[in-house]
Amino acid sequence: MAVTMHDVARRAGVSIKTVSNVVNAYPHIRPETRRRVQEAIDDLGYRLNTTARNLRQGRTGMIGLALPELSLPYFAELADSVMRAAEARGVVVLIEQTGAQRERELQALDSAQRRLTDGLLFSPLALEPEETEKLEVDYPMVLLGERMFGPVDHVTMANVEASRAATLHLIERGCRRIAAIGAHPGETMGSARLRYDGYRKALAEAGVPFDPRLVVEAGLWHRATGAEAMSTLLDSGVPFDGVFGMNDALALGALHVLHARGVSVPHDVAVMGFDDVDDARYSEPLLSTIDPGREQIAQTAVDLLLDRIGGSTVEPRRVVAEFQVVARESSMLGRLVPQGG
Amino acid sequence: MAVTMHDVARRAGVSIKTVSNVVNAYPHIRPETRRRVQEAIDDLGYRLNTTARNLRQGRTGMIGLALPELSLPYFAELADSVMRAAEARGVVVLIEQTGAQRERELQALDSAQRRLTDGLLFSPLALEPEETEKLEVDYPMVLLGERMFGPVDHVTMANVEASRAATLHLIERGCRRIAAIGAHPGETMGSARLRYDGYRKALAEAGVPFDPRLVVEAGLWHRATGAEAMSTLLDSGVPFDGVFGMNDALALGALHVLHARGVSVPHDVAVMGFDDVDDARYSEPLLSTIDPGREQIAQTAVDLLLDRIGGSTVEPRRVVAEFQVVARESSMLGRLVPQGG
DNA sequence: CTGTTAGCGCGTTCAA
DNA sequence: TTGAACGCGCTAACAG
Repeated sequence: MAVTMHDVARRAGVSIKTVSNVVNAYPHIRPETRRRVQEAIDDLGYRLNTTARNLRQGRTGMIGLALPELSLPYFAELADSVMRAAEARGVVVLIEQTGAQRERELQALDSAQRRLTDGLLFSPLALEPEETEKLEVDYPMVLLGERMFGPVDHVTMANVEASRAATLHLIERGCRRIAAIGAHPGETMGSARLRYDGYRKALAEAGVPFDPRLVVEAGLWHRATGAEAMSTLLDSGVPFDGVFGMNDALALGALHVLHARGVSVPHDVAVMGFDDVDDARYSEPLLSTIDPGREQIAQTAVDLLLDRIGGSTVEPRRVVAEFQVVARESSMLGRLVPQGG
Repeated sequence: MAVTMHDVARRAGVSIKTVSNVVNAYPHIRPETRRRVQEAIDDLGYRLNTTARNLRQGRTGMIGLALPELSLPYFAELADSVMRAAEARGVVVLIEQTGAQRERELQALDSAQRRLTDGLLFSPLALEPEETEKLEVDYPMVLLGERMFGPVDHVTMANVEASRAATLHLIERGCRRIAAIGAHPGETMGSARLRYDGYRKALAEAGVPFDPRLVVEAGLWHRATGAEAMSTLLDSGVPFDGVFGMNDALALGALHVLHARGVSVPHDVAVMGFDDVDDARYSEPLLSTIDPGREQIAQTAVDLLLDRIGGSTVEPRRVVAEFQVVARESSMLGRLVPQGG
C-alpha cells in the first residue's frame, strides 16, 4: 500500500505527530529532527494523503466553479482568471459545466461535488429570477456575472452602465440607427436584459429614437447565432448604421456576415462587442468592445468566497467591477447616412 | 455540524450500516426499511460525505486533466470533451493549467492534486524528449496529443499523417510554394515537429521542392504569433502561394494579416489550419483545416485511464485518432503562379 | 520541542 | 436482511 506518516515516523524514529509537524511546516522543530524526518520522507517517497487531511479538517481546499461552457471563450478566459486567483490563494478549482441549462444549473447547486468543495462560484445563465430563493444554499457561495437577488454575495460586471457606454460610443461616432443583437425577450434580470436596458438608456439619453425592428433575438451567444441574427436583420431590409453585439461572439459573427454581404465596417456600419475576449484583437476589422474587468471579477470573487469559507457572516456583498470602452477599428468611423438593407 | 449517517440511523431506528446500504443502493433491503431510511434522509437533509467515503475507499472518483491553457480554444474544447466523457462514466475532472511551461508541466506530475485524483490525463507541450523517463509515474496516467515514448498509455492525433494530408490538399489545389507556420526548430517529438515532418513528407511525395525560407517559427501557437509570423514572411519577400498553419489559431492570425496586407485568400494564397476549432467556421474566409478527432481522443483517453485505475496492467497502449480534411473557403482555389512578397 | 490519544464519517469485515 | 466494531490516514488537543 501507500506509505503513511506512520511508516515515516518509524523510519525516522520519531512520533507521527512530529512527522505531521514537519509536513505542515510547523516552526518549532529542531533542525536535526526535521532533517531526519525529511530524509525518511524522501527515502520512502512519502506523500501526504490529502483526503485524510480533508476529512480531519472538514475542508477540502477546493472551490467549485459552475459555468455555462468552457468552449465559450469568455468563460474559458474567466476560468483561467479564477484558477490563477485561486492558485495564488492556495486553493484548487473544480470546474463544472451547466450548458446554460436551467436544470443543470439547479443540479450544480446540489450535486455530489458540493460535498467535495468548500464553496461555489456560480455563474448562472438560465436561472429564472423567481428562482433566486434556490440560491439560498447552506454553503458558501458567490454569484458571478449577473444581477440576481437573494441574500448572496455577488460579483458582477456593470452590465447596464457598460452597454450604455458602448451604445453611446456608437452614437458619438455618428450612428443613429443602432441594432442590438442578442436580446432575450421576457428575461427580467439576465445579462441580455441588463445590456438591453443599457442600450435603451443610451438611446433615450442621446435622444436617438428607438426602433424595435433593430432589436434582434439570439438565444445562445455564439458566433453562429450572431451571424444568423445579422443575416435576418439584413434580409429584413431595416436600415441601420451601427451594431451593438451583446457579447463579442455575437459581434464577431455579425462582422463575418457583414463582410460576406459586402457591407463595409466601420464605413457603412460601426460595430461594438462586449467582453473583450482575445479574439476581438484578431478580427477583421479589429473589434471595438467593452472590457468588463474580468481579472478583477475573478480575484474579488475568490476573495469573497474564501472570506465566507473562513466563517464571515457579514451582510451579502455586491461588487461591481470597473469596465472600460475599448475602441478599435470596427467603430473608428461613424457613418452619417443610414444604410438600407 | 453536518448531519451524518449516524444521525440518519438513529432517526430511522436502524443501524449505520443499513443507512449505508440504502445510500449505496444495495439491493437486499426490505422496502419498508428503505422507505424509513429515505424519509429520515429527506427530513434531515442528509448528504453523503464524499471525503469520508474517499478516505475509506482509497479512491476519489476524480481524474486530473493537465493542459497548457484554457484560453487556447483547442484546449478549452478538449477540456469540454473530456469533462463530458468523464461525466458519462461517473467521474469528475480536475483541470490544471501548466502554461505550456516545462517547469509547471513537471510540477503537475507531482503536485498535491495527484493525491486527490485517481489518475491523470496529461497533455504536455514543453516537456523535452529526454525527459520521458519523468513520465514513469506510480499512478495511472494517459498522455494526450503528443507522441512521446516511455511506458505510458498514449492517445494522440495523427499529427504526421494529418499534416501530410493538409499539405497535399494545398498541393492538389495547385499550390507549389507552401509556407509552414509554427515550427519549433530543434524540437524532436512535439506537435510542431510532427506536423513539420508531415509537411515535408507531402512535399517530397509530390515532388514539390522544399524551401527553408518558407518555414516560419512561432513559439506559442496563438493568433498573435501567427499574425507576426505572416508579417515576417511577407516582409521577407519570399514568394508563396499556400500557407499551412500548424494550428487554427496560427492560421487565423495569418489570415488576418493576409487580408490586412491586401493578399486575397484563397485567390492569391490558399490557407490550411489544423484542429478544427469552432472559430474556423466563422473566419473570413472560412478556414480549411484538419479535424483531428477530438471527441474520440477524449473518450478513448478517459476509457484507458479508467481501465488503468481499475487495475489493468496490460502493456502500454497507443491509440491514434482518426482525422479528416475539412475543406472550406480558404483553400477552395489554388493559384497557379507564385506570388512575390 | 515532541509524544499520546481521540476522533473526522464512512465502508467493511464478521456475526447474528 | 441487519447490527457492532474496527480502522482508512491524518490533525487537534493536551501532556510532558
